[in-house]
Amino acid sequence: MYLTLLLKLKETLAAHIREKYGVELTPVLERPPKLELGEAASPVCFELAKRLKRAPRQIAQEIAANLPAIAGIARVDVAGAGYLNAFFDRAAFWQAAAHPASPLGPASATPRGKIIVEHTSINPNKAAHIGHLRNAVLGDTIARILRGAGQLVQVQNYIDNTGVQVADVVIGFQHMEKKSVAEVAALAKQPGFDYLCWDLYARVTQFYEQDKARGAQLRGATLHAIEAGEGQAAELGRVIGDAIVGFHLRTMDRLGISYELLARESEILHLKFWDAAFEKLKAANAIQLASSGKMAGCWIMPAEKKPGETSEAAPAEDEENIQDKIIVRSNGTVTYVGKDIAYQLWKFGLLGKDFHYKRWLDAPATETVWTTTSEANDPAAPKHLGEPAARVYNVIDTRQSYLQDVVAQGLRALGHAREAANSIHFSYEIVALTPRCAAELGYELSGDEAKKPYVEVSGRKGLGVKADDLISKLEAATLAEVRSRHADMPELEQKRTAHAIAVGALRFFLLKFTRNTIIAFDFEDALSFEGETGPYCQYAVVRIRGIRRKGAEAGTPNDALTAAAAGKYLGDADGAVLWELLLQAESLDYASDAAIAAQEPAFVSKFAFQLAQTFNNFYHKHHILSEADPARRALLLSLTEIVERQLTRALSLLGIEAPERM
RNA sequence: GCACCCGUAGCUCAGCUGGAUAGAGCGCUGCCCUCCGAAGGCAGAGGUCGUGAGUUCGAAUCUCGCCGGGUGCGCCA
Repeated sequence: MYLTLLLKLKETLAAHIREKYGVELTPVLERPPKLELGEAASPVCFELAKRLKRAPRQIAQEIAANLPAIAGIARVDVAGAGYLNAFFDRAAFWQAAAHPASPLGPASATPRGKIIVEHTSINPNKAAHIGHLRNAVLGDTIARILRGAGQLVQVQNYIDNTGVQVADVVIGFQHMEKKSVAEVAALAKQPGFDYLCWDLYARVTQFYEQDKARGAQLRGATLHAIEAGEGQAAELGRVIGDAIVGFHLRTMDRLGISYELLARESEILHLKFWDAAFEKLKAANAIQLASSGKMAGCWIMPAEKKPGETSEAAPAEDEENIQDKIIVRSNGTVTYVGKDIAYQLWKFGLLGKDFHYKRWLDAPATETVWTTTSEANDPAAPKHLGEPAARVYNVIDTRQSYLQDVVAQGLRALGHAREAANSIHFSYEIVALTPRCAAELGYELSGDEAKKPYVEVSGRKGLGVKADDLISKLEAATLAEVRSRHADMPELEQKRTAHAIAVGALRFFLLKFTRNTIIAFDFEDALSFEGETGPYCQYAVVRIRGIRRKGAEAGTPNDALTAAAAGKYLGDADGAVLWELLLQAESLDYASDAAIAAQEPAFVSKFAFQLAQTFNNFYHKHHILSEADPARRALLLSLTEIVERQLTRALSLLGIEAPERM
């Protein structure tokens, strides 16, 4: 509603200015500092003043007087030095909000092709940690927001099941633990297997340090065997990788995160995706075989020339051109980036190849998960699994920016500029630990580390907060709280409620920061349920539900209220709080739109918090159920219903559920 | 060396397509539950928006320099 009005105002202003003044511009709209100044304002006359060489206020008065009427906007005034301030028709606004055409809100946009969101993508060799959670929660949330805006989204989880990280754990089992495939397979069925691998992985790192030469040799041989898919090491790799993926899916399921497709590196290898990409790159002359210098024998992708840069400015022969990126090593093996280019080409349907698909059986009971396979294609697999995407979000931390740029560069070199532009590196800063938190985990800080504001999580060192530990800790804390508040609640409901609050706290904590903010993780902050938190937002919904339960018991009529009466109350001197609340609640679409445009899910969490805050303020000022005036009481109830709908919607975009009681 | 990110209240962070008195949470001080649930509300103290210049009617926001911090640049993934 709010968004629709803004767009109409913007269009009308632009058209009017074009006609009357012959100036083409897109007017900026903003929220005036105070509601008495209107609901939307434009400083467009300052810009016009410059171009027309006239006083801004004079132009503003002219426009205000002659602007065509806009349905839903009562009037446009001039304020300050030349602002145009628009005042909404409050009665009409309430009418539209109270009786939305569709219970899901305004008409959704028509999908503009398939969108792939790839997230999580944890190496399947150990338990997930807090850093992985930020990735998964960000990816899951942007997927929810895009879907909420009517887009068609496929969520993929990339599984690097043939990489060095899996090889490391294979070596741990083979050479340190001396375990057979059967023994590891038996362990992999046990609950704590992902934690066991976590510890083993850290020990393998130490093992390598004792004898670096042997470590490197073992690693190379094991990796080669895994890539070829043959022998005991490969068998172990499969057992470990497949089992750990199952653990990851169950961990993420606890936070309401699911996937449609697991895209695995083993199939990228076995179905020769790279070979196809290699031929295309060579044919397009996007990569070249270096004949001399340090990179002799490698296929390299030359650095893209900046505009204005001539080839003569290139460094001399003897200088190392570090801008060139190696795609194929001199021993003929492909690098990580090369495989990524092939994968990205497939996502856009540009590779000329597709995977085969089958069900992933080790998935949480409520989910249908598909995986790529080089075995026979399951005829039941949906056709859309491998359909080309129009846009791709790769959720990967900011440290991989350079490599993501190289992938986009590869697409451009192949003549796919549009797809390169639609390859979005949805980057985010890392989650680190406060020194205090690291110490709590039993990690000994070096002198330098203790001085820094945070310590980097390291799977290799085994330093990190494990995802399941954190979720369990939160659930224990919320369950204790729920029990103390609701001793009468059935145990099952207590647990469900505690779970919802724990998820709310954790997801909100990871989403309240903008993407490029480093999160210095601390248990105290993450376990907080007060202030700018998920539970604060959930509590506002719970309050509304309490009111509605009591209101229903009292049998309140709710449809006696006319739009005119609502408009009168909303325009009253003391109606400001009510109007503020209504306006804010209805601006969810605006927040969601901005979140998509800026690729920033935090906009939605900010919206949810602010709406909850405004509601709490309203709640304390107006006692709803004891309101004597029946029409006014109906309005207050109507407002709480609107807030409940919008706040619940916002929370669901964040993957947070509001319980009935808490 | 080159590239990118960050520097806003004691702490943690919003605000950055330039716009009307710079916001929130936490912490601190003081109030508010015979009243729809206090996981709450109200009030107060607290800011040279790192720094210097520039562009502009207008700069936390844009440009450049400097200072401080982080990350990336590997025949690892």
